[in-house]
Amino acid sequence: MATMHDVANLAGVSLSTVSYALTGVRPVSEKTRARIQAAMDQLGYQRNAIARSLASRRTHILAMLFPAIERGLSGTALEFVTSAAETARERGYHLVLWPVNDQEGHETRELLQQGLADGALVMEVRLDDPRVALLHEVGTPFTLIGRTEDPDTLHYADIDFETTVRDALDHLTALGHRDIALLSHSRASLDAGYGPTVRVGAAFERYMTERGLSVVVRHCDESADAGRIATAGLAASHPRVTALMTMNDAATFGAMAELLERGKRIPDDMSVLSIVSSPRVGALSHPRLTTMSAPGTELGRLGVTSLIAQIEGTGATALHTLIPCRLDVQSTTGPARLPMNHTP
Amino acid sequence: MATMHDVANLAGVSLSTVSYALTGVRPVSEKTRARIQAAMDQLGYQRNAIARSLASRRTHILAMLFPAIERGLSGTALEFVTSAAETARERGYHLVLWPVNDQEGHETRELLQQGLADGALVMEVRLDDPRVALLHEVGTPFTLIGRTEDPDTLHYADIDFETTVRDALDHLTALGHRDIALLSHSRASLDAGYGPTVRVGAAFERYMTERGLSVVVRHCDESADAGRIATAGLAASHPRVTALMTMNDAATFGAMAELLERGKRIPDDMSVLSIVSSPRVGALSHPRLTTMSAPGTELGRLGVTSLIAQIEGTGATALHTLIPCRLDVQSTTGPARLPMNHTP
DNA sequence: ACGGTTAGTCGAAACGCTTCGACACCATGT
DNA sequence: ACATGGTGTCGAAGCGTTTCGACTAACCGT
Repeated sequence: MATMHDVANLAGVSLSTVSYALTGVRPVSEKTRARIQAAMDQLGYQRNAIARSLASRRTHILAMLFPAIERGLSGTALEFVTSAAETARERGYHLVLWPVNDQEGHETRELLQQGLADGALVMEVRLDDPRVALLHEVGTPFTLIGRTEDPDTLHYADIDFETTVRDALDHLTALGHRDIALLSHSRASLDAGYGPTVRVGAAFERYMTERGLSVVVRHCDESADAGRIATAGLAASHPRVTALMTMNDAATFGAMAELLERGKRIPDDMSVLSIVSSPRVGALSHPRLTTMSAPGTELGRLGVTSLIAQIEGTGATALHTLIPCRLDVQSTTGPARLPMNHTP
Repeated sequence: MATMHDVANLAGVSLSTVSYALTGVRPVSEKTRARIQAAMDQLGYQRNAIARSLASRRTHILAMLFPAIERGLSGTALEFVTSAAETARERGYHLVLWPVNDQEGHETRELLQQGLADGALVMEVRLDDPRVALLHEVGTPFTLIGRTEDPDTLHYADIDFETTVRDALDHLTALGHRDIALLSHSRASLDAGYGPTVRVGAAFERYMTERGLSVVVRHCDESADAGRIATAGLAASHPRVTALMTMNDAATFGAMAELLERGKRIPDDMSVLSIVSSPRVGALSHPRLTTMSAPGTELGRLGVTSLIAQIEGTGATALHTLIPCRLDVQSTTGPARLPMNHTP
């Protein structure tokens, strides 16, 4: 591999001039610039990324922190990851995956202190996420994909769960539904303070109450079986429910299977609206699921962009962006079945 | 951040001794090793990864090459990616994502020649994949996840499609099925020489012919709708078919929906076996899909392990591993409906 | 008592770049 | 004619490691 030294020699200029020609930090005359370019072409020169990093104290590497164990990443996460990696590359950065699950943060700290990454993208954020303190302490710029409880001083991009839930309920109530149940993530995720579970639960409660409707929530694990069981329980305890709002892909499929098996027609007897999902997942079911699709691609792009802005010290304004899911109406939501007597 | 220099001063030894204590390349007495350790603890010292890379000409970074555009990564791919990233970390390596889609390979070459990565993991391999030549030329060690047409001289881990198809057919024929159709990936992927499509097609043809059965293959895009259309066509042209072997998750769901809509019972009237899939995906349907699940985790682990072995020059034997998918019998495969007259 | 190892340590030279200070040069405006 | 200021270039000092050659002291067999 040719080095900058070789290029300088061949072009008959000093090493630093080549560097300036490349970085543009200081002006270089058109003439010498051309000679340098010719030399680089001839040698097939590429700047050594590592040496560059060492000298400039910028690695152009972004780390993506995700707790790997917790049920692996979902389908949305994949979209997010590829979008983040792509955006990074477009901007001349690299995205490295750090699937770390140490509660104490020892491993994460070591990784950060090795100085490999210029910044971090934090996934699967909890309301009281300990990684925030860690990152502050180490001094690594970071952007959350998600939010802590009080994220005003932080940079984050997250799903606007409040709006998503409201839009979802608008859709359902416009169809005449009044008895709506929420099928959410596991209770464990709620207890752990996992953002989506907590926020959707709160928003659901709030908007249902505002509309004078009663709040029915079921938590269940990420499996079709758990979804079936939860749905069966719901049918027994709340037979009046005409619409299911779900945030749990696997459970949603289980729920639909259970409903069909019980002879319920979808959407005639029961509407199903899956939020924080994606049309791609929705297309897998029959009838095709009405979904509110998560903005994974946008979040990936935004997160990386904001992180780079922090690192480079440009774009002084902090990222505080919430993006709601988009409603994609398909075949599992329809008018509520004729109203029965509404006395309790 | 403390440097090795600081540690050396505090411990009262030379810089190189600290380095030797850390790398173990040369012996260091127990006494000074202890002093160095104490100094490091006191300073909270962490070796700078970049300086290390520059001096040792080893970045401990592995690049994962995947063509981003092509329908994004599938669910199996996610498993693979996280497994690869985890394995890398366990071994002290980092996995960086390079979603590159340039046919000419200019971008890939530039990336490689920057010297950031010690090696590459190549995904979505085609039978005549041009990246192989590129990697050879650049001199970067690499391992394929997949195989080219003639991969004997290369390192690879791939799904054993031949065995997978054979096992799948064993399962189906044991249930009495003789009229079996294959619903595969898109024709475009076949034309592009995408490994799975080509190999599964060939194996299907071979094993069906061996058993004296007629070969029916349908290619369709990665969508439920395409799956429905293909299934409708199949019903018209080959009404005798009693079993569908599919390799296309989205299309499989579409196919099942279409079958149900036509009043077919699954598996009574039609068995469905989804290969190169996963139980997690299978659990989404009702009835629950019988699948042959792809060994994503194993492939990730193997690929990274082999790549590291190449880089470090250990483990002289090349990786030539094929892993078949595992059969997970659920509810969409069952005995063939009573045999009709088998004359053509 | 003597060359030959070996364990343990040091200083200095890379690794391939960025960046700083200095300097020469030429065009200004006065 | 002269300071002023921008352009364009150079040499050298880092960046924080690894690694090489060299040296010392202790230990071995004879």
